Amino acid sequence: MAGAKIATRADDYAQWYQDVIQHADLAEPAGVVKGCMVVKPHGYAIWEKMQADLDRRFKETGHKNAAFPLLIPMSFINKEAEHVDGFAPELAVVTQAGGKELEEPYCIRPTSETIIGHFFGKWIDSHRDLPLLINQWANVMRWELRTRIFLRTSEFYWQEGHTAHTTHDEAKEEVMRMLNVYRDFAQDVMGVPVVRGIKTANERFAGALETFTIEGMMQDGKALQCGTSHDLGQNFGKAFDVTFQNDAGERDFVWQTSWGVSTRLVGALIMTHSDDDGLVVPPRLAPIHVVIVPIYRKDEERAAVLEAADRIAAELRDDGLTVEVDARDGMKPGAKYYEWERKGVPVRLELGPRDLEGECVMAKMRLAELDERGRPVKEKLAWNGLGVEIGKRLDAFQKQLFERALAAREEKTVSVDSWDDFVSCFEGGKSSFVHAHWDGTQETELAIKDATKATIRCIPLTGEGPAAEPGKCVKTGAESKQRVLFAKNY
RNA sequence: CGGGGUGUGGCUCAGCUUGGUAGAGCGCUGCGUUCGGGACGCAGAGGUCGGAGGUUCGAAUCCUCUCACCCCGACCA
Repeated sequence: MAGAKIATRADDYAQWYQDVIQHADLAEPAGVVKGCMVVKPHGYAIWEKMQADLDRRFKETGHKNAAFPLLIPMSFINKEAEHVDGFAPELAVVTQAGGKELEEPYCIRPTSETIIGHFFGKWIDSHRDLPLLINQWANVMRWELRTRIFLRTSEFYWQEGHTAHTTHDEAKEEVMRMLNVYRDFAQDVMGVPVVRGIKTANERFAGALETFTIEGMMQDGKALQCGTSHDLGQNFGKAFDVTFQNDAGERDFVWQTSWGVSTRLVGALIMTHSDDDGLVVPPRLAPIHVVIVPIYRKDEERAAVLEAADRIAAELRDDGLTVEVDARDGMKPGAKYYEWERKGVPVRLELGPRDLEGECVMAKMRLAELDERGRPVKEKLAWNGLGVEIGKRLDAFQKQLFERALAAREEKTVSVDSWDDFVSCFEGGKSSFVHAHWDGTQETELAIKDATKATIRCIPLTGEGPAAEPGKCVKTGAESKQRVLFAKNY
């Protein structure tokens, strides 16, 4: 079809964001807030649906929500050596409060491992207190050198799960459990196919033993880290003296995990599915499933059409759909079509005098094919059983989006064995998913990045890439046990 | 911090080279006609030209300084 409407440059994405986000313009008078974001109502509605779905999954896996302080004493950050190295450069720090200099500065949380570790230390005493499974919905701040709208704003909203366990094995199970929750959410709800894998030491969370990731591919072939799940080992337990007495009466440090996804997911959603006509939002996340556009000329038509539109809307709502009737006067139907399409509403229903006679509506899907005259294909649906019919189409649409994104990713995924082939995959601003052998050293990893701007997005888990087989490093020719996933990333 | 670019009405920008009454499109307000894929007419509101200093009879335009934003790189959910 006219699936030609796929944007390929990152710059194009900015236009898709206009209904959901803007960079805060706080330049006057101080100009201190750089790259902060304002999430507009339509964008926030998508985020709320994401939150609701994820939160349900967290509860189903035994987690409870809690809230911790926004301000973290600097001394907390300093307690875990790698953590402070990783985060110190990007902290926003509060040095004054109540008109006085503070004895000890606070930073605005960049993530909450430290302060939650502090409280875990107070809450945990016995193995009977474990596992402790906590999640926090919060905003955090990281003063990045460079911000990118939606993908790397200095302030962002997220959830961060923090858990403590009696054994490393149990913690590792939790790490995988939550990674899989993220994978299922990304694929089943967002329609975004992801690769699960392990981060290299270079890309690991500051203070973690191991970082697991789900990596998505955007339409330009670049990778986006969509979620992470960390095995923290006993690092934070030791830093914050979080100990418990085991059933043998001995004291031991807890084994911790943390995992998070952020409003970046809204960016991932948009950059995966949207086209030049605007947003494309999968039904399971669409704030509005159906918009009804009434069509009329005369006043008596208007009254009859609006009455029918409201009645149909009410019936569809009874079927569990979110419905908007666009009764705005002084705007032609065509203008309304474009507006709702830009907002990514999956289904549009046109309702006019002709439909009243036939007791039907004209339905159009967001990604409708075009007919031979270049007009979108519309479908006549009867009022009777309309909710069920629309439900079927929404289910199909949800599936279609995932399959379309998966096909796009497959098309841009290759296995490469020579350095020349590898380089050509990333020439001229191009990117794709490249499975190649790597000798396992950080020197080679960095040399490849210098040469191509491509980085190791992850070492894919079994089944997430080509079958594991030994080979020679694409850069150095040294021995390699398995291929790893290279791509440019956001 | 390095390299490039841009600051003019709510938005997108023209005007600057070669100084001379502040402009356009979109949007907004009012009235009327329209309404099955982005309507039109008429009337109207809205601007410290990023800021400071300088040159000049006269600066959006030339000069100096400064601030902010955007893009590319280093850093990263």
